[in-house]
Amino acid sequence: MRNSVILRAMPTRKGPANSADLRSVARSSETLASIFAALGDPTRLKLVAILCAGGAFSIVQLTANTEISRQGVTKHLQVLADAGMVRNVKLGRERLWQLEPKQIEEAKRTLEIIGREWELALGKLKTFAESK
Amino acid sequence: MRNSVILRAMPTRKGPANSADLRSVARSSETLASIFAALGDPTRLKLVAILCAGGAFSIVQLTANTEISRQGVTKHLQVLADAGMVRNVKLGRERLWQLEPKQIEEAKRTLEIIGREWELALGKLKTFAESK
DNA sequence: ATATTAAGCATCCATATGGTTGCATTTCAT
DNA sequence: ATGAAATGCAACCATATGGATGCTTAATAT
Repeated sequence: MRNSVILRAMPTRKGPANSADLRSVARSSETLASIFAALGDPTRLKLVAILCAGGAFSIVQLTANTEISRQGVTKHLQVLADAGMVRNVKLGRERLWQLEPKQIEEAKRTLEIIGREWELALGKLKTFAESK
Repeated sequence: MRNSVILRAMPTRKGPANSADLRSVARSSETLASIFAALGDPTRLKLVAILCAGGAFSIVQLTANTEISRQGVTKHLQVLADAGMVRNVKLGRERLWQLEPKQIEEAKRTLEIIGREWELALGKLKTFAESK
């Protein structure tokens, strides 16, 4: 044996991982990545957390909870909107923002799938280490 | 009543949402955001998916599954490593990469929390809409 | 001993991102 | 009618990001 380490190389394989669920995740990897990217900023994460309370908030209200300018918040909201995670309605002179339930549900489902796959991966790693 | 729409403004409130779990998420928002950001790129998502199979792969092997250069892959792996999601071991002339079980487990747990919170938010939205 | 293979290092490039500021526009309250 | 409030629009700026390329170094195989 060339190496007595737990880590060892696997044969090169084309294509993605061999689980159907994981493949379905990979198929929409662009969309999924955009969702993760949307959450990949502290300010945006905070905005989402606030909106998670279930309400509809105006830009000034949301700005009050951050350290940045109103325009900065607007930009972040736009990013979230582009990822389809949030929607808005103009009401008089203010624009109210809330979570987009459908997309959020979709994202949550995907995260669950990934969670399950990770579980699977961890299981394999464990038996791998134990069988050493 | 000023507006007969489902959407309506909530009173401005300082501080984050009022759930203990969600607060705990917000507390580590920097770390959490870095995890999401790490997953927020199609190539990186693909790398993670491959590593989810549970193996340890060299850079050339990982590169074979992407469209970009070896150096590009190296950079992406570094991003994942910075987020603590992946680790590597130098083995002879190659460097093998695999998922970091601890961090992955942590990330998964956080995603579950967010999932639960979203559920909660959706519930509120529903009763909100129905009570109209 | 030497060619080959795997990876590292440094540089460069274009574009995206996160943020600001200043000014215009729309709506509301008095 | 007019001033204040909430946004919108556009430009600007610094830095981060995703990517390539060229050359060097370290291990391996023959």
